Amino acid sequence: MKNIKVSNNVIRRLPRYLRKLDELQYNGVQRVSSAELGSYMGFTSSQIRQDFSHFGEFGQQGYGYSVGLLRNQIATILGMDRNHKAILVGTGNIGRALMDNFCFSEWGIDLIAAFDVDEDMIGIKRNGVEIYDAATLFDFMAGHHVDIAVLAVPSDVARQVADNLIALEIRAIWNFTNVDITEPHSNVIVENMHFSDSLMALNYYVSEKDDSMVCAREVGGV
Amino acid sequence: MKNIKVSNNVIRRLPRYLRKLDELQYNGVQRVSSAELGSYMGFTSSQIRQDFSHFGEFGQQGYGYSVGLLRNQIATILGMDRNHKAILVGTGNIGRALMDNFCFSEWGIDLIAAFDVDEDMIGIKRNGVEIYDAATLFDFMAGHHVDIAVLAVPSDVARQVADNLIALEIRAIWNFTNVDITEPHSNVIVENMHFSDSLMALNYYVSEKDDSMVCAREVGGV
DNA sequence: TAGATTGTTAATCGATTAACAATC
DNA sequence: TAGATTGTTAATCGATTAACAATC
Repeated sequence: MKNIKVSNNVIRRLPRYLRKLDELQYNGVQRVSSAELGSYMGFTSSQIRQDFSHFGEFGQQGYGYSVGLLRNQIATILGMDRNHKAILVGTGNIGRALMDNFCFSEWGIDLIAAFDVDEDMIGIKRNGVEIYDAATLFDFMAGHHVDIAVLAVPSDVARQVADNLIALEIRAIWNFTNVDITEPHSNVIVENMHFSDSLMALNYYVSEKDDSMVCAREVGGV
Repeated sequence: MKNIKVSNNVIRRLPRYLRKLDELQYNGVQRVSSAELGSYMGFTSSQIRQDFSHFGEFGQQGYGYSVGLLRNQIATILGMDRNHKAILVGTGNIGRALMDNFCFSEWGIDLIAAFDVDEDMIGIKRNGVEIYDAATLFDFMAGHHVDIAVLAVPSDVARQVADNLIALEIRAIWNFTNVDITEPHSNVIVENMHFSDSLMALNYYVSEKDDSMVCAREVGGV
């Protein structure tokens, strides 16, 4: 495996390749060429070969790629077989939605505990994961190896909870709050799920289309 | 406002500018230079000036940008004052989390209705939004102008529900399912909230750090 | 006015695409 | 073998950064 710092763009495409390859495998497809995969996904075949070549040689000249093999290679690159340990911090609506519906194990992640300050939640087990008192977070992290904290607390306490997690040397934060928790002085990995950013980008494109439709009308179009 | 097709990268930065400017305004900051804003956000001042210049001239030489004015300009660019109408399709955990906790109106979006097939949900009003029988979706869309569908149904029906929405000429889909619903033959705008893609990207970076730590140990580091 | 900072043009950097020898 | 398709190098394209005249 080469290692000359793979660009973020490439990394973001890997889960999409994985999803498409899973689908192909599910449909019984055995082999795929970069040209075929590209046409399915809207990429050029060049880009696909370039992307994969960052990590090794997974194909075979004249044949293409074995769907199953390639799928597994990408899963490995994404660390799905490493069983990183995650905890959920905050069991409000979004936290519960994740506990109940998001299959962490399907993605090779162990959700080993959840934490909340709400007395009514503490002690409950949801989907096999126990909810502990947030006050015991310090002890828990001292006694367990935790890689990832899923941050799903209310916005007003998000920064403080994030600071605590960073102080406890969490390795990564999957941030579901709409607060920016970038910490320049720590080397924690932060991955944001900013719902509002996504909605606003969508809204921009809808607005753009509003305008182009007005234009079309103005010049006598549909 | 210039209009030579602004790149997606620029559009994705706009909500982040908005968030930072809101924060500055909240803290009573009146003016900001591109250099200051850049240092806050980890961008170069050049990039910030380039980004804004796609949409107009919002600054003043020798002074910088008025925080409030710039914030409002960006909000306008993002279409926050257009009150686009949205409906929620699927009121499972994630749908309910959105209804209860995500303030659509704060982002200039009107959530006007929700739909589900579950008899137990139909007729209930959550946070001021009524849940209707999914069977009435066709009639509803005929009688109301709807811009955006928030898709939060189970994965196994996602594609079919998406197809129905597209057939009903929905303009945009905010997709919370982990299914790809890209429709090459329609010009619906699709914005994906693929939780698993985000988690896998995070997991890649955590895995990368695993390896660099092993390396460090191997060469006698920490 | 002098200093500061914009908006924009030019230079650089990086990512995508094209081309092709290697080879299955 | 001949045809197909990879992995990689070179060419192109686009995005970021630097530089600077314009001007508040």
